[in-house]
Formats: sequence, structure tokens, C-alpha cells
Amino acid sequence: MSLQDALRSSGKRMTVQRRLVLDAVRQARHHVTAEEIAKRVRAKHPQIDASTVYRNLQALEELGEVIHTHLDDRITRWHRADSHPHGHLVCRVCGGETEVRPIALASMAKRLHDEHGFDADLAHSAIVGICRQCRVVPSS
Amino acid sequence: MSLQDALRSSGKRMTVQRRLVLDAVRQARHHVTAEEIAKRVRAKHPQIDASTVYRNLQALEELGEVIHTHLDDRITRWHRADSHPHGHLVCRVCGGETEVRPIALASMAKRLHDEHGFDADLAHSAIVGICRQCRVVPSS
DNA sequence: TTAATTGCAAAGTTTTTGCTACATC
DNA sequence: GATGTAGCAAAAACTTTGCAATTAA
Repeated sequence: MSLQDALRSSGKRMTVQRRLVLDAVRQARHHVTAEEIAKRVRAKHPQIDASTVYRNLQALEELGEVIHTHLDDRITRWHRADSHPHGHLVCRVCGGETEVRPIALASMAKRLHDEHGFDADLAHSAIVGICRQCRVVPSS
Repeated sequence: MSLQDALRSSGKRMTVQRRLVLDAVRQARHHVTAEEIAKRVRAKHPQIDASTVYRNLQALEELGEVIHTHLDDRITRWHRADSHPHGHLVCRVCGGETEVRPIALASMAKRLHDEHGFDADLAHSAIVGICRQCRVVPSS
């Protein structure tokens, strides 16, 4: 469903603010916080309120344009919905975030489905651990 | 390292409040929020402040007695550090939490290790999705 | 004794809500 | 023109901090 169709069928409207929020999420390289989006948006349109950003992120999620995730802290993070599907590896030490191709997670997802009847949503799930760089090298 | 040793070497002390917070986490069946811990603690000792609970959770994590995780919302959740290792399946619809045996996740963990050099910490990772009960039954 | 810890109050951070005016369809 | 949306201000939800009094070691 196109954005136009989604707007029409949901009764939602496109506004300057909504467009700016959507563009900000689309242009973001990684997963961004509402605050980071607000900052980008305000660069072009300084009077836009944080509440407008939050309300638009919700609206855009309902429209299927963006997705939110919770990584390793209590802040909500957003990314575009049409990016390639991927899982998230979050390093507990440095906070760094790596994307993984779904194939690496697919067999696990199948197993959870078969054994637990659970449909895993890999795009929303963060796997916490320690990344290559932060791993302690065993002393020789 | 025993709790006694950890206390001694860190200069921390054991107090009635710290004991109650630790017991509350240990007795909790699942992963509990600070608010839930505070509620349990206040059942025995009504004047204990939320800040005391928060400070003790941090202290107990430094002591290696409890661990915090972020599941599918922005609330920090806590559990005992010495529970059997397990993964978490969190249902996006009902909020329910299911534990999975590590074996179901082990092959994924190996793959992440081999391909990304990432040591997944399955005990602290939440996999979000939709549980059996909440799955929409396809209409016939 | 001395330094960690408590309870209280206040403030910080992130997010939500109520309301009126305005913009979009 | 009807109603979804913006901006503002206030509040909610969760967590942290400063400080004087208390308590563990």
C-alpha cells in the first residue's frame, strides 16, 4: 500500500510537519531517537514542537512508514519501515549497534514458531551482547 | 564471589532495605520493574522510598546479584543474576513473557559469533513478536 | 568513628495529553 | 466546511540527585 493510499484509507492527512518527520527518519543512517529527529526537523522549521514529532512518529507507524524498537536503554528508537529487514546486535559495552541479515536469525525464528507458536518479529528485537571490538582478549 | 566478599571488597554495606530489595528480586517469578519491587518491599517496610529501591538495584547490580534488561518498552526490568540462563519471548499484543531454553537460541548465537564476532547474551535479550494466543487465526 | 545509606523533596528525562486555532482534504 | 493536526503548556511516567539524619562496619 502506497503512502497515498494509507493516508486515504486511514483518514490521516499529510502536513509539512509530518513530511519533515518522515524525511528525517528516512534520511537517518541508523535508528534515531525522537529527540534526534526533532533536531533535524527543527533545522528547517524551528518552531515544530516535540509533541508534534511524537504524534507524527506514531501516525507514521500506523501508516506503515516507520517502525520503533527498544534497544539497550529506555529510549524509543525509530527507523524507516521499508529498509531491508534486519536484526539488531547491540553491544553492552560500547553501545554500538550492528545490523544482521535476517538469514542469520531465520532458523531460530522457525524454531520458536514450531516449538512455541511464537511469531518472532526480528526487526523489533534487539540482541544484547558484546561486540568484536569490546571483547576482552584472553591473556596469553 | 560470595555476596559477603563482594560487599567487603567494594566497601558496600548490607542494610535492611538492600536485603529486602534483593529478596524481592530473587522471589520474583519473572522480570520485574522497580515499581513492582518497591511494592513488594513496602509490604514489609512501608516507608521505603522509591529512590532507595533504585539506588539498591544499582548497587546490587554492581555486586553481581541482579541484572537489568530492557524488554519491549522503556521500563527497566530486573531479575536475579543466578537464575538459569534463558531467552525471553515478549508478546507485542498481550505483553506476556515466555522463557525459552537457551538451546533454541544456541545455533543463532553460534552464527552471530562466527559471522560477526558478536557474543550474544541470550539471557538479556528479548525477542519481540506475537505469541500463540494472540496470533490472529486465519479466517476460513 | 567514619563513611555508606536512608528518606524526603526536588528536579531531570522522555513521552503524553488537553485545548484552541489552523490547515488539509 | 468538516475534521485532522499544530503549537503551547501542563502533566504523566520513570528515574536521578542533593542533603541532613541515620546506621552499618
